[in-house]
Amino acid sequence: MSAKILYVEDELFLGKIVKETLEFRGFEVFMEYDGACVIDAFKKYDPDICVLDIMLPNKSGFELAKEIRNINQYVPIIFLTAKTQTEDVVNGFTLGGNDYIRKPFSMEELIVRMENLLNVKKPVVNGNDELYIGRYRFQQQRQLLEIDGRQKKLSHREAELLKFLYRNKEDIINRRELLNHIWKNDSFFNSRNLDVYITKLRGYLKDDSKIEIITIKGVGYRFVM
Amino acid sequence: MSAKILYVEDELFLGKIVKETLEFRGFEVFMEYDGACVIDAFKKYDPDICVLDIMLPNKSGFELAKEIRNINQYVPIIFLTAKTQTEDVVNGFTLGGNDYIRKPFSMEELIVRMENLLNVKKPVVNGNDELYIGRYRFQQQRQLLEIDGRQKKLSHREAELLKFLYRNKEDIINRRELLNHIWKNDSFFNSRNLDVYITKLRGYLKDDSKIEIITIKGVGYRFVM
DNA sequence: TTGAAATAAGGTTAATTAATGTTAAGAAGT
DNA sequence: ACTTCTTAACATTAATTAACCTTATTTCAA
Repeated sequence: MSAKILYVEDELFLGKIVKETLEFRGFEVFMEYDGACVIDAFKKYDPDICVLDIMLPNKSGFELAKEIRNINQYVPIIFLTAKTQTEDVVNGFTLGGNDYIRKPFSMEELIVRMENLLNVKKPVVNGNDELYIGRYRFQQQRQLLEIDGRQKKLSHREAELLKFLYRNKEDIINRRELLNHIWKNDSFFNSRNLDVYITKLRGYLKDDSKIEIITIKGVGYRFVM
Repeated sequence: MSAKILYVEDELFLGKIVKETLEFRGFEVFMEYDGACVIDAFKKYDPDICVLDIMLPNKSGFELAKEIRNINQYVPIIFLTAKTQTEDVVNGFTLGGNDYIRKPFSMEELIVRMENLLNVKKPVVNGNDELYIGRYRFQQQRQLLEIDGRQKKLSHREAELLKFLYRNKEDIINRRELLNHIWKNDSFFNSRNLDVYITKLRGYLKDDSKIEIITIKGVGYRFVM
């Protein structure tokens, strides 16, 4: 699942390097250099994150952010700029930006800040053994799923699948990824096997109607709570 | 309602100034200067956000972050440091930090970055999720379209199309763009497919006569509400 | 210049196909 | 014997393709 980035930069030489580095790291990058074209590009590509230089011909990054926010309130926006005044940082956040990086910046820092924003929805869940899934409680070690005092012990595969869904909740989960993760290969038979296990989990989780495993035909699933 | 801040800083003189400034701005600040006491303080005060200096006696800010994350996955953490190495920034985010500010910093920048994190609509997924389309409500993640209490579950394609129309509402939407966005190519068959899906959506949306998908022959559509 | 045919674009409904859901019967492991 | 996993068979649903219908636009003869 590579993230789509809308990157707006008028220094073409710098832009090219940044774009290539990001692509090398597996991002899908759409680059624009003229502020005037950005909104159309935004609508067209529907990016997962925007990286905007502030000083641009025609429209400033701030203006762009404002217009982007009119279209989409939530897409993360990172400003990139040579200016170092505090005032600018304040400005950037006020306009709905989510981060602000000063030039010159390191690619590592840009990437790590981007990933930070892209992951906002997924807090890392490790140390804790217990998962709270809707009204259910799931003890990972014991593979024990509980609701309203009732308990159901899950099999290993069932538990693995549930954990994987939970870790990727709210996201589209690729069928193939799932198969490779749990069955270690994605042959036809395992694929049908997955269907069977999805049915089982739906059965176990049906007592909280907020929980759904949504099918995305031809792609995979989305686990929502 | 003022936010509670856990601020960990060993340079007492700097700390005092920062603390007072934040308090003047209406925050409730709990300051610690020794890494060893931080976890207790965290449990005691249950802060809304943590601001951690990295170089501390006894325990580094990174270690603290790790321990805090074991207790609470969600509380925002900002690192504060004199170090300027990229490596540190990467480190900070990897450990579950949410922002990273280099010393010397301006109070304005600190405050604005704090507010940014405090405002992160916690459900990036929920806030993001509902679209109000005329009298309809559409839950994007669940692909659920509701009006007058009645519900209709949309398929993935139907939902994608509706979202795209909504994002570009009032505008002319190019047929080709639409096809490329949802079907990833604009072959003849997909083109007829789109017609079918437009018909379906018109069917689902017919209970609010204000909503229209207007055909612009030879070009595309315009979605008005 | 007008207005029927011709044409092309899209609308609608139905049929087809492919993917997934469901249930239950066999294997396999303990 | 028991549970878990796999395979199979049949059911359902979504996505695609096809067929036919409607409407807008163009063309060309009157």
